[in-house]
Amino acid sequence: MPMTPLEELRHSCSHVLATALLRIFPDAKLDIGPPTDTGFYYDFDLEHKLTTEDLARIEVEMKKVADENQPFIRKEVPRDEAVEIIRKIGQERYKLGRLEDIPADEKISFYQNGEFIDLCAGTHVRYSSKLKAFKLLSIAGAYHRGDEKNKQLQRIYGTAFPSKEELANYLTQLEQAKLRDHRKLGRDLKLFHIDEDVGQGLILWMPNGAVLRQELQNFISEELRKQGYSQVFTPHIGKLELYKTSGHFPYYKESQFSPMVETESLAKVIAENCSCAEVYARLEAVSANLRDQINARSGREVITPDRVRPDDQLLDGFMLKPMNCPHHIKIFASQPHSYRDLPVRLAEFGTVYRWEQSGELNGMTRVRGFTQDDAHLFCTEEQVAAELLGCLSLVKIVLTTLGMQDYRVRVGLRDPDSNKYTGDTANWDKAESACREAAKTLGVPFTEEPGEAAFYGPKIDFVVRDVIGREWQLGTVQVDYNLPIRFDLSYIGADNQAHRPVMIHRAPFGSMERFCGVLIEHFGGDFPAWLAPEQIRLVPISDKVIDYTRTLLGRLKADNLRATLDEHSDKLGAKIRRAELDKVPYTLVIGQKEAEANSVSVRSRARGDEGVMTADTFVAKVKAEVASRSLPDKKKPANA
RNA sequence: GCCCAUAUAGCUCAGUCGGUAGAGCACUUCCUUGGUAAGGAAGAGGUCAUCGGUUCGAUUCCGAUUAUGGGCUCCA
Repeated sequence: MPMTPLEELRHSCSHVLATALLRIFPDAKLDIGPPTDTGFYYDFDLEHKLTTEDLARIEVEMKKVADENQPFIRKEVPRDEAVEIIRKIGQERYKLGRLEDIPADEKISFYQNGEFIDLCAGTHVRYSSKLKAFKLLSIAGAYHRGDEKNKQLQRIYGTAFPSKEELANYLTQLEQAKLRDHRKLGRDLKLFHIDEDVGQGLILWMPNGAVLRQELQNFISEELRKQGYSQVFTPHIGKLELYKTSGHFPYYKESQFSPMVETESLAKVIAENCSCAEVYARLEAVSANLRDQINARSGREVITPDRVRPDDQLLDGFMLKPMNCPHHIKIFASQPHSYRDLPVRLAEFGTVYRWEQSGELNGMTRVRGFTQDDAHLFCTEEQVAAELLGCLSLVKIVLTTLGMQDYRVRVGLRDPDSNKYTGDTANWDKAESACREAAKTLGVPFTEEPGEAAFYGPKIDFVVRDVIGREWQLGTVQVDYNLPIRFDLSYIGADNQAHRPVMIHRAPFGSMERFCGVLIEHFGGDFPAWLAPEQIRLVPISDKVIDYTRTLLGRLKADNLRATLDEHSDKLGAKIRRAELDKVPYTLVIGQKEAEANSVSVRSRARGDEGVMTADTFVAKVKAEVASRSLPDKKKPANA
């Protein structure tokens, strides 16, 4: 498979990196060095812990290698000779394993540049002097073969471009991206805070952030009403047995907060001198009754006998909910349903808690407690296709309204070779084709990915690409045949028989936290007026007009607009600057002229000075803009 | 969880070769009353992340912990 010219360039850079590295650290044992979407890396095993100073040294050496204008020479060899070469250069540790990966019918090739030779399928640039614009960026740890059971190697990341200008542009772009990082903007704009004493991965929404979130919730809620959803509220915890029934406990226990054990039960196991292992075994155990029920409903042995304990040895407790489905299911199951009632669509901004590994937490985008804009639809099999369309249109409305047009759609299907999936084949075929057909209606490219389905059904994910090219899974729609069985859900059909409903799980935002994090970066903090925590900043030119300004402030608030008054005794320029830095969409400059004419001088953050208009005109304009949820115009380049 | 790095005022960062710290912005007060991105002055603000060790003495050196950042692994 030939590489693109850019990949070739970057791949050659990894070889030059390895060349330079071996000159400085001859002991390094090389693994692999492929190109990536944004650059290249090389993994290697080395006693010495690399520092940023080493990085600079290696980069200087790389420049030398480039200047030496070494040709990249391809050499195809038989397998036994390949082993010999690898032995000769002392790179047996990882390269022999990599050699074994090459299928017997494939050619084995090495590439040599100068004194460096590497097992490599290619391809490469002709001469190292082609590498004119590269930069080493960072040192990282990476497991050999991406498996955390293997040794962790050192990885050097770098990037390369055909020209110095393109490299400089890319580096500038990285700098720009840092400026819109939601963690920085979240602090600057007072949107959210994470406090060590509260706990990592737990978001404290500050007043400004709360406005953003509330507006998004209002927006979704409006759409949900239009689509016939019912709003529900459920608690943040549920009994362990609920999650044993759903199958989430203990199956996903490593990503859940520990259960809360009832005081009395705890006292009992303490009195019995139970070991920790025994306590946990009792938590995970189920009663014979529950086991029989679940196995009978599932039609196979999903809970094995070793998990069963006598009732008096079961340890009861509660769990912070890791998902909302069981609660919604219990609402559905609390009443008998006729086919005439379906679909039942239960929606909740439901907060869930998941024990994410500490190293993977990140600002708002990866957290331990988050609120899903969740809903569960209970419908007949015939209704699945239509309901899927409704869910997808909702996601599409969300993305369109917010101007997030750069996304792809992933249809997750079952892996035909695997038997981990529940439900019968006919249902799966129906659901998968419904997902596929639904995805087609979106009018955007989508990929079908076998093996990406959840074990309970196929799904459609929306993966949004952000300003610096990172991808985020936000909206998701999933079909579920599993939970209705495990909870023995039913409705009465036209034939007066009980039938099993199908569930659809869907969340157009995914989670409020992640979505807001991505949204902050998407807008760079420059929110459209309907989302801006502060929509209007009143800037009096002098104290003489303070009364008029205060009256105006009251009027704006009465009109349900979010406005504040800058009463600092700074000069106008300073106040304008402050409003700009606070990213307020509209700044109203008020002097004598305006006070006398009951008017305002409008400065739009997006469009600059818009001149004087009556207060009435301005209010009507902004209210219309907010009501229509318009996107802001492209901001003119900042001069600050 | 793993590898590496980092932690000094609300923010961005200096600094102390070991003798308890400084700037700019922000904040408070005063002067200034102005026309579209920084007017001036004064003041206040820090157990130098936490705990322990070495030392006459630790913010500085060492260790552990916690948190953060960049990766890896993971994400029902």
